Amino acid sequence: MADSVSVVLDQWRRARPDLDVSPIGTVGRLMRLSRLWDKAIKDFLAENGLESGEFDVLSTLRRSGPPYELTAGAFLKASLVTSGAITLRTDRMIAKGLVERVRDDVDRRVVKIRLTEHGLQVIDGLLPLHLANEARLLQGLDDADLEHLTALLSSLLESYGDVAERS
Amino acid sequence: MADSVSVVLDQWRRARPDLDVSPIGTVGRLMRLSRLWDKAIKDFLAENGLESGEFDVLSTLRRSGPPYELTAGAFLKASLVTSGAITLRTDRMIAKGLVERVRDDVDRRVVKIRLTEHGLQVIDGLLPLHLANEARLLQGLDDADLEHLTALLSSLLESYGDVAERS
DNA sequence: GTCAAACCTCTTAGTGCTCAACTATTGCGA
DNA sequence: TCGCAATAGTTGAGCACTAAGAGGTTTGAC
Repeated sequence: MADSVSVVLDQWRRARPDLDVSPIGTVGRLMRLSRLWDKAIKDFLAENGLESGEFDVLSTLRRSGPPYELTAGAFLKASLVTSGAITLRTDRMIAKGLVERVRDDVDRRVVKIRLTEHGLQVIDGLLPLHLANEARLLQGLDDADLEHLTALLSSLLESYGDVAERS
Repeated sequence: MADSVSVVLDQWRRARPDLDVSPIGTVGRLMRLSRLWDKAIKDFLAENGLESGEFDVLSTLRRSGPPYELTAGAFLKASLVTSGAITLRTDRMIAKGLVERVRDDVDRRVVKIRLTEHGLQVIDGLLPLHLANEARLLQGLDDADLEHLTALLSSLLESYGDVAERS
């Protein structure tokens, strides 16, 4: 048995034997897995009435601890999306009663996004289910392999410059 | 030094010490890396006047070998997008002169998408640069680690049911 | 104290995608 | 042979996002 990317590699080796296509074996597999997982996570969240960008916002606020509020700018660094997307997400989430906008009194350019009581309940209720869902995605590997995989991914992230903020 | 996901994990362990958030360490890292790489690949392709979905179509056709034509349905399985997206991509690529639509004579419901001479030149010219770009993304790991990573990703894909077509 | 530069968020226009309904064609079963 | 479900692809409405830039606010140099 072989995964679907192995077929792609075989085809390339036949069509362009002059090229070293091995990077596709790694990058292609990682990105394909990511897309499959992304879909699985989106489906799971949709069943629970949430869109994945919204879940990201709730998670980020929840794990920041009380008072569960962060500036819009903080979401930009965390989420790899543009500021316009954050504005739109926030609008939608306010309509759902999950968060609220609070203008900062000290620096009045800044807008803080704060978890509402309802938002807190939603994320706390959903989180265990979400984690179980992610654990299911990883079923194929045993603990030692998972640990190794995580370490390799971490190395790649660091080499890419995706390092922790000095705080 | 630590990657940005390690901060997320620390925050969760403080905010919800009752939960095992370790799946986020793996799934989160893989998906974050995928998003970063996706952006890098999109930027590279955009510099060369191509959108990433278009590049996928060109690649799939090129590696299928002469006569460089596939049905629209074949792209669905390969690309994880809906049929509507294939229709739209094809429209755009015809406008750019990269591919052409050919109605199948045997089964007239079927539409084949065929690489034009121009499309063939574009993909053959771009492919070595694209591979170099992907190789750059993998710089952080040595050959042994890369091989190991690829094997782990392959296992996950198989466990997820993303296996090669019986052909 | 003033003004320009930098900063933070929101707005607008445009893009590529999904979902569901639709058209056209094929093939199976009575 | 006819009827109808299944199949292949297209269409149209709607959505989340990006890119570029505007509006309002703060900061720092003089």
